[in-house]
Amino acid sequence: MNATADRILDVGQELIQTGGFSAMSFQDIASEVGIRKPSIIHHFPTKAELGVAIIRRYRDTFASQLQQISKDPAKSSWDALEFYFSPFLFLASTPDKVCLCGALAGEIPALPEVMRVEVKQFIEAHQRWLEEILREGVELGELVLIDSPKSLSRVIFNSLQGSLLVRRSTEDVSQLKDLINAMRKLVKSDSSIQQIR
Amino acid sequence: MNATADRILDVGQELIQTGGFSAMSFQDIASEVGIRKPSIIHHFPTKAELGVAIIRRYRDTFASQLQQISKDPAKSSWDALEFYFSPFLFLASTPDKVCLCGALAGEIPALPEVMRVEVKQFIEAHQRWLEEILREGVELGELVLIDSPKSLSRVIFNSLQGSLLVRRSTEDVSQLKDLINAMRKLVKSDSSIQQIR
DNA sequence: TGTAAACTACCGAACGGTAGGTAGTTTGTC
DNA sequence: GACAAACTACCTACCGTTCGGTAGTTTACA
Repeated sequence: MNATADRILDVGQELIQTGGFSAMSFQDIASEVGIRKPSIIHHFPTKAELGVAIIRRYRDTFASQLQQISKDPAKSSWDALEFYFSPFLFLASTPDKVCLCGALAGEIPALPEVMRVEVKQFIEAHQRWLEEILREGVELGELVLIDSPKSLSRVIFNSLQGSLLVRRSTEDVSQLKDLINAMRKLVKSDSSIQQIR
Repeated sequence: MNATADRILDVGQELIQTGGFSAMSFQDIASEVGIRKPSIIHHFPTKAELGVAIIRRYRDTFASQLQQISKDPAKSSWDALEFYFSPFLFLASTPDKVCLCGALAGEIPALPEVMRVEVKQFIEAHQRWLEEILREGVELGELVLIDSPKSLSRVIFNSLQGSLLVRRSTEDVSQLKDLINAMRKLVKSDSSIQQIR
């Protein structure tokens, strides 16, 4: 139904992930979608509202996928963690793209206030979820951590974000995959490994 | 001597670290320094050249501090690592500022080509140096690592960069200090700690 | 069922503002 | 007098946004 609005969101998100929100212009989106600039404003009255719509759609999609896997009794904490890594592993094959929240976090000062609020909530949700996976894994005896769930969830989240950003300038494509492997070492499912206090 | 040029570089760097290169304008710098816009262009003909000058000055300063500490026989690898963390600990008390290379890495696609080259070299130098501290620490028996020097240096560098970026939106000021503590746990100077293979 | 009102999707043209950058001129100091 | 440093004035390009208007579809009601 809202085919045009969806395409605008698709193209907009792609442009944010490759070039950032500030660099994304209505003109760029219009050219890609095949309509004129004011037609975008018909669907999304301001650039800020378009930005908010893109974030909300992404977050909602992610949240529902999240729900699905955490409610599945056949999935372990390790599976959940691997699921958390999967979008980043996918990004590892698209050298010039970063994840949406990382791209937006990188230009927080230049963002309209409404978007800053949205980005903050988005990042906090990500961190909470990862922390919960780790905490539950420890409680169930499925995971052995090198550090506290809270501290380790920050390390993993921050290094994933940092890696995506840094990778774009170093053009070292293997770095992201290496990093995820390193993260797996910090979270052991093999309980024979000695835990560091 | 070049008092004005230096002030332009100072203000420019400050603006990049707080708002990014794209958001920084000649007008902003001029207002802060107390001169007119074309006077900046007199010292730095293009915005790209100003950007390159800022990066080069930062890198050269950092490199010489780096030389000093690594040549001092009284300093251990652990001291060198703490020195590496020190600028980040300083940034921990300035909530809206990120480090220069992180700010620039975040907007690589929007940067002029000459600056992209400079940023790439800057980041690679940082990573190489950190890796060298760790490698030397292991060889001297001063450090016990949770992972290989190369892999761990990436984890530390990426998570520091990511943390600065993320922190600006979450406004969680303690997160950076927590992270550095977590990093210290991944690199142990206490050899009684069991090393994970 | 006919028809007028309302709505949706889109368009061309233009506005106010800001960006980086240029040309030419004045000022201050060896 | 030479020259660097600073100035005023101006340019082009592009940004998000607004305006006025055009089709085509849907809705409301006599």
